[in-house]
Amino acid sequence: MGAVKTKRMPRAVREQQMLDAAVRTFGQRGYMAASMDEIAELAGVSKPLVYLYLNSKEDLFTACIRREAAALTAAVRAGVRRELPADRQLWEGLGAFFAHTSLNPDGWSVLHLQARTHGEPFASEAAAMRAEIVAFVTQLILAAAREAHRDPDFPESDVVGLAEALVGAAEALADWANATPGVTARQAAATLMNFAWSGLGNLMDGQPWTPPDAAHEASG
Amino acid sequence: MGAVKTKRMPRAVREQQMLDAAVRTFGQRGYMAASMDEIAELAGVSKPLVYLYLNSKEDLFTACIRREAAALTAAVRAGVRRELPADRQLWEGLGAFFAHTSLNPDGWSVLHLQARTHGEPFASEAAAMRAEIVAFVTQLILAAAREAHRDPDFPESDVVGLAEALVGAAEALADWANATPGVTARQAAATLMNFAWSGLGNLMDGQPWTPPDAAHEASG
Amino acid sequence: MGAVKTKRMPRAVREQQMLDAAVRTFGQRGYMAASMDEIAELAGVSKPLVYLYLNSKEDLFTACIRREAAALTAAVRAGVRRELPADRQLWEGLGAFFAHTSLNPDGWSVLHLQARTHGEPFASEAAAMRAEIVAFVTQLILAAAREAHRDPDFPESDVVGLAEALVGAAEALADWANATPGVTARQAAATLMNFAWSGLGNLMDGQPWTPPDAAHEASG
Amino acid sequence: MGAVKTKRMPRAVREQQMLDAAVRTFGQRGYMAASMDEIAELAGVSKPLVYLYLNSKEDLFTACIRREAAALTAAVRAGVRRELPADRQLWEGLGAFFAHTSLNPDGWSVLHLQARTHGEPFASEAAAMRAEIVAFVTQLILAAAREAHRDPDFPESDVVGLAEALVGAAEALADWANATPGVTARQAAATLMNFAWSGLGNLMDGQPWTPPDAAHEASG
DNA sequence: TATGAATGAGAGTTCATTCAT
DNA sequence: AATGAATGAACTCTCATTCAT
Repeated sequence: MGAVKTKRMPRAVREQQMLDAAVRTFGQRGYMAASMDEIAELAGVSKPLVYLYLNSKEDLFTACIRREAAALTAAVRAGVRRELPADRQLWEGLGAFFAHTSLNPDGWSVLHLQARTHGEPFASEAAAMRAEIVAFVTQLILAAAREAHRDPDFPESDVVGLAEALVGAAEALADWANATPGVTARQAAATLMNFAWSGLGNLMDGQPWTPPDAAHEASG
Repeated sequence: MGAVKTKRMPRAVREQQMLDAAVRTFGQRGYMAASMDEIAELAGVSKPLVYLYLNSKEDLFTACIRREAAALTAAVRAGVRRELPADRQLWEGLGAFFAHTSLNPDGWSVLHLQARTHGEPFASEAAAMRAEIVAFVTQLILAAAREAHRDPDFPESDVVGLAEALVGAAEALADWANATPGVTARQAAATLMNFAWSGLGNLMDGQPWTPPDAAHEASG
Repeated sequence: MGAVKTKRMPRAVREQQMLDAAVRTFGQRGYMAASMDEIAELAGVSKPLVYLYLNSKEDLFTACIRREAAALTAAVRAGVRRELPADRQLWEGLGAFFAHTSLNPDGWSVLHLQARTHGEPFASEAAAMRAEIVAFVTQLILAAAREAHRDPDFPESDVVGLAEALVGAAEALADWANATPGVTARQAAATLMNFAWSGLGNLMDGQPWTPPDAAHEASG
Repeated sequence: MGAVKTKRMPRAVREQQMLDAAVRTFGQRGYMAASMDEIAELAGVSKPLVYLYLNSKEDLFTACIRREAAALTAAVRAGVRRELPADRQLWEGLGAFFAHTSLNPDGWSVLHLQARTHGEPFASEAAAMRAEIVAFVTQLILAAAREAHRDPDFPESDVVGLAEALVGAAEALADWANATPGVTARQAAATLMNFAWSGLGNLMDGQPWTPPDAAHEASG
């Protein structure tokens, strides 16, 4: 079951093996249901060695979150060419995002499900990474407005709401693509671009969807 | 701390007290970290009574999920007038959704976080409710197409992707609204309508955002 | 080995059984070497019940210290008639002390050895009891001075030193009597009265302090 | 924190460094709470080297006890001039004893607390040293009797009891002096001489044993 | 002479669950 | 309808100790 027992590895290598095993176990079993015993066995080492190197279950989980968060943001960053127009940047970023989450489902589960579900200090770690992405998307939206020669008349706090919505949609589609056979990363990205850009495009043109006002609603 | 100890209640009432306590505890502590001891104390009864009525921790959690799922879908359904046009239905549904999640944060946490995080059989329970909502949204999108006298030329599976994205965006905005003071349910709904409908509106008009083809991309 | 398994005892009774087992185990094995498993088995219950009632190893040990300290000081107090002259009070107190320590060697080990050896919060608990005894002895010495119509010309802090010495001598003789077959509590008390009251200098002059014989005591 | 890492020391030197670290750690943490890790780090060497030289935790602790016992008895012996009368020998011995224990609190804790608390084979090691001191005191008492031209009419076993009491008093005063700021070794010795030699009875009559003043002592 | 890498064994603690009334 | 008494099983974490170099 576990990894082949290769003896006497240098510490740095062993640590990565342990993190690999931990991400897999946390991602599949969940943080609380994962036992240090199982992680150690999957890593091919004894439990005390895990504690010697990673200190505690909390620290181990935190290390997993950080590693996976760094890997995800790095993948997105590496996939985006900043010299392109905003919509092209978003397209590339989404493609990189869906590609990464589909290749690293356990890491994605750690970041998106486990870290957010089990309170502090984990939630904050995951929230930090998410905030980074939301900020990036926010900048893209503002850039798109500039490119369309529009000084957006809505306040930046509204833009954050839009970015939150877009990121949330991406997260949901990542789960959906992972769970639905036959949906590729590219298709997920295309669906989300259709949904988000055609919508945002209209917004940029100053034609938001208008809510019915309350008075009208009451009489309607 | 816990409920006042009132003795000899009829079973149905006691069960609701227990479910109240359980939803609160599961929502705040998480499924695994919540202890039957704490739930029983918060419900104001002894532990054996919880087992007598709800059978096991799994069954108790499942009962929570079902109750909260039913409550959420009922709230949304009750908030929507089916005779209205699709966009107005969506607006009303989102308003009801955000109102409910902001008034029931523990129930929302149970459904959106806890149930999805702790494997079977809970994930399926939550997925069933979510599928219902996604189906409703899918129907709304198709209805909107018909209202615009468009026979959508994209397959229904694509529509499901759009619905998934919309629902994901709604979930994220619910979390965001709950976590951000000063964001009301109505504002969240307006933000999402802007994002989703202006976008979907464009789609309905046959003007999707077009991905650059790969050959072109390599040369660009 | 362990106590007979008597089932379904009221909590108060079980707690005493647990404390009995704990004092015995801590006294013989030492605080750290004693395992909760062993204590539970000796008490005839399962480990979780020990934790349910006594909370933790620390709390259990603290409870032992308190119980044994209370028992020891109560025994000494009960053995002393306050209306007697100081030397007679000391004689009675020492008799009661040595009798108690010889009948409760495990409790004495807990108080004198284990509690002092394993840091806070245990040391303070034991020190509190010891301070009480030192204070009692200090009062006896001052009373003796008054009885001899002497206003002692040395400061009270010096008296505390003398009391410390006397208590230390008593502690050592308790260990010695417990370890040396054939040395009774009464003999230990007589030795210490000789040492402490008459003083070695007087002993050399052939004037030992004379214990009142038992017959006389009964009538007095 | 730990010792400076100087490499390639001769074995004898390294062993002393280890024993220094071990005495300090055992004295402060206690035998069981002290970890070989901490001792090795404090000694500035790796754990396997400690095992290579000292063999096991038990052997290491035994070596500590022996070294500290030898140091204490040597200090007392070196402080006593055998040609003096018995009371002066006692005075000098106590002075040396209190001086040593106050300068070596960790060693004293190892001998007086730790070694006695953790069973065999440690208790026996400490008991051997203590027996030596008790024997020395016993001889002093008998010598005092001879000097007073008294053939003590009580059996030698009684004398042993007196010696035990005196040693116990000294031990307690050593702890007391270490724990009470402002009490010097000389004061502790004076208090004990008063207590032990003149006797409380004599003290009441205003005839304390008088320590020879320092000037006289230097010339004598 | 000296150490980085590694572990078997066991500790304290917690929890879902049941029995007897 | 309701509970005080009780536990099997599992968990995180630590430590003395050894191997291979």
